[in-house]
Amino acid sequence: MDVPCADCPLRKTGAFSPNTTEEISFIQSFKRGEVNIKAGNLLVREGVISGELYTLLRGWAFRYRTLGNGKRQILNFLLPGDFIGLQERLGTQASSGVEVLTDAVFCRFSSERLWELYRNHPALGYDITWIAAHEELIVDENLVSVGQRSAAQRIAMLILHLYKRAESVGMKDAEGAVPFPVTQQHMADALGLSLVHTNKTLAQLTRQRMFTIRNSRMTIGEPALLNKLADYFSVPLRGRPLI
Amino acid sequence: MDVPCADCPLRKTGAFSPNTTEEISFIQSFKRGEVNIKAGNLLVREGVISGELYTLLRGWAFRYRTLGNGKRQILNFLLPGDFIGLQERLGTQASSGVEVLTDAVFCRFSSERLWELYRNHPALGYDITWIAAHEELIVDENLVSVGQRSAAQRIAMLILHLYKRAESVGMKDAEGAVPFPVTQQHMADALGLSLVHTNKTLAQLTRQRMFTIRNSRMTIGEPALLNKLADYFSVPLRGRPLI
DNA sequence: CGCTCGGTTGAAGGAGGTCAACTCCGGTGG
DNA sequence: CCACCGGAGTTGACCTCCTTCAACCGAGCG
Repeated sequence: MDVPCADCPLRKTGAFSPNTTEEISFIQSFKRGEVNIKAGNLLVREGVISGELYTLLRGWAFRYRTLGNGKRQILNFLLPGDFIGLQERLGTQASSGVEVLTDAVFCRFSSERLWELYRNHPALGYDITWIAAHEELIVDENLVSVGQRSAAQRIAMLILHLYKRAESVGMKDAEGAVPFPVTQQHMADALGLSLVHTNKTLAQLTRQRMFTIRNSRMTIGEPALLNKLADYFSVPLRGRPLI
Repeated sequence: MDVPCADCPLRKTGAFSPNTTEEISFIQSFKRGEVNIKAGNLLVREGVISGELYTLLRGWAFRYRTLGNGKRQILNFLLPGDFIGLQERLGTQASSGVEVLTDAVFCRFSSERLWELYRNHPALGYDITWIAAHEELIVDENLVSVGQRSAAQRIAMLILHLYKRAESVGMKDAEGAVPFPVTQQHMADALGLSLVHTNKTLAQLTRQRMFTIRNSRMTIGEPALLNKLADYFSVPLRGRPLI
């Protein structure tokens, strides 16, 4: 029923660093089944003690945090291959929630065996550290956007970043379009903007043909212009670890 | 000359989780001397390939990132015990710079022996992952502030957070004051606000006796009010690992 | 003694927020 | 088959929080 790790479709994208067959068989034994979540539902609720670890196998999701006044900040978007559950100390309250944008499948891992992973497979332990560090990098980038960029720049940045990430896991089709299940409300919550202003700025950029969003798919029209607008110099993200 | 890890003053604060004497002696061998930086200078320059790892032993610093237009975002403030160098893959360009607020001392670690750490001391590897995850948590919190809170709330949040962190590493004196070497420009850069507006909002809050900043020291006047204003429910940060 | 750095204050303008109404579209159920 | 509904997107008017520009103060220091 479940996808065997040895046949993991994500590894075939070439976006991830290879592992030995021994490591993969440990990962397989570490895996405790798959979790299916329907679009719009939660994988992790804020403030709940869970201590579960997941890898997003298929679909899109996002990690967020809500304030007392009801405002929500999306911390980052999750694409296939992203690891979830390192944000808090295991066994404490989840500081952020995870909600799913499309129907999604997660691989669930046994947090009790995490210690065994570190003990018997130090290379995988190293990988997990690397994953945590890499995720911080993404949040760093978002913080720079929200703190210092104008609305148009933030949107340009988000579009570019998501396009690149989707492309890297093999989501680009023959026409150069990638799936884009993100509503304007999600963009607003991620960028610290109001929905209305997000809409108006978005409209301006699409009028300039910088990119197109239609039927939950996105294409980039003017990559150079968009990069310049966003003031963004991307580093290629290849060869990151996958658990 | 250098402080021996077995006598590390940070461990005496009780803010960090204990290690076995064997682990501490490995950390000692992992340590490659101390680095002294004068107030206002850089430990790490943005974009430079270094691959060094550090722990801040004494003083204050901050991690930041600069945009093409010269604007700067402070990503987080660094206090004693904070680990530096996980933000990028070892041996690649530093994505963020580290600048020092006060004269500071860092323990430098050998990145070549990091692999040995994971192999021979899995518990320390686990700790490093935990440190990376914890640091992401702090950046998350900053992102929530900058994205969703008003200027007054952001300042309240920053004050509370820094006070709590300084207190946790034993910096509080008999009068309840902690060092506060942060200028208004630094606060502005961390909170995504202009200097002028930071100043005016700060003045309003101090007029309400919420806190006092004088001679680079800070005291909190109304913790309850401040907490309510910031919409911030702090979790106690004790028992985090120290390398 | 003058310079620089950090902090303070006032005035004016703009980027973005809020409120409100309307469209479009895909269900879903009579 | 059509009516109804809710979610997403669009647009206009108004307002405000915050930025920008500019000037000034005080303290430390070469």
